[in-house]
Amino acid sequence: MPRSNFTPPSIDNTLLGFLITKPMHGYELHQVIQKTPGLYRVWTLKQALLYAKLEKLEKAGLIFATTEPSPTSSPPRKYLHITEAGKTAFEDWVNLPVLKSRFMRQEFLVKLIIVRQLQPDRIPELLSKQIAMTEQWVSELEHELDQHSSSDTIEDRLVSSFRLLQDRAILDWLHEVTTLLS
Amino acid sequence: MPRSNFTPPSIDNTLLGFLITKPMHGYELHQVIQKTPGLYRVWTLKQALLYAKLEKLEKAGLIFATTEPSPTSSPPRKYLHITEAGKTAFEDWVNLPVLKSRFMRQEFLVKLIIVRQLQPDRIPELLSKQIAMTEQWVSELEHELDQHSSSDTIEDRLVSSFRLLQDRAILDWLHEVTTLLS
DNA sequence: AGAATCATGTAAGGGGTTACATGATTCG
DNA sequence: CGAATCATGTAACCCCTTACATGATTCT
Repeated sequence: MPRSNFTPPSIDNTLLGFLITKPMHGYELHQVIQKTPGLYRVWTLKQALLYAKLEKLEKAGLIFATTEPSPTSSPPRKYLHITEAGKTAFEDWVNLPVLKSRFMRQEFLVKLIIVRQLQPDRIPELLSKQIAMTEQWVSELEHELDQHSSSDTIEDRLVSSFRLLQDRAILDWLHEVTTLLS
Repeated sequence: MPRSNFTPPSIDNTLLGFLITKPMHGYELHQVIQKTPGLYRVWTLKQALLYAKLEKLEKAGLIFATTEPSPTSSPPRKYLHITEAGKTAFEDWVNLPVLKSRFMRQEFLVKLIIVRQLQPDRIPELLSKQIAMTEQWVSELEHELDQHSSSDTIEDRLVSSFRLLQDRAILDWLHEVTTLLS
């Protein structure tokens, strides 16, 4: 089956989020993102990737560009502006809890850092949604492990219990974050 | 800095591991891997990737191929044989504990499943090495969180505590596995 | 005078996926 | 007779990284 709905990775949404606050050119965006506290612990934005992403976001209609001569007469600056579609895409990203596979790739950390930087009042809702989602993962895995049928191999159970412990750790951490940030 | 030592991903080593037991052709290898209990929970091997990987392993001198006419007169079978270099590469993979970044991508689960299938007597050593490594991650993070300097942001601390809880969960799980498999 | 900063990118490659091609054989 | 299995791949794409190109300006 093909992926039904393409969900752009967190990096795209980070770019969109920053462009909501104001239009910027690529170099500026890069600097701003590099300076965002904590983000470098999760990933660093490579400039080659930045420019590639911006092209794709433009083709996708999520941003558009206006060119202005640079004051230092370096190559002219390309200012990137967000479109309505771009704003919607970012909204969707913030509103939907992070999927498990992406959580493991630390996408929630990125989201937390970006949203705290740009729209801190939305943090509580973000946390409560993610907690609800994680509680569901935990209960599904508990159920899976409870009724381990005799057809299950030991390997299957090891995989399940690995995931259960991981998810419980996530849940603990989410509660810790909720306390810390309120 | 370039990556000093290229470490092939777990999929390459899975292929090598199975070829140590006996030479096989691609299709056969694919079936055997698909049938390995528990592995499908972590990843499934796509045949397009399989053939691409085999070419690369051959170019790297880790395997070599001999062609034999197929009994059904489908395209002739390419039997893949492991070389000494290939055996060494697999050994190295088994002997070195999984790095943290790869652990999160579940590489240890793959390793555990493959080694248990192919060389089960090596499981205890594999576990104890990984436990030692994980204990080190945990103590480094504890140290980091203990002396959180005033220059640290809240985001930095959230990232650290996320990782600490994850690593502690891994450690618990490794102990659980040790009990279960002995 | 040489190095860093400003600002745009290109090229090549590593990791992977999805979808399709080919042509014989065996199963229902 | 048509579908699944056998057995090899190709082509196009996605996500991301490393390394390099260019040409002006400002810092040391």
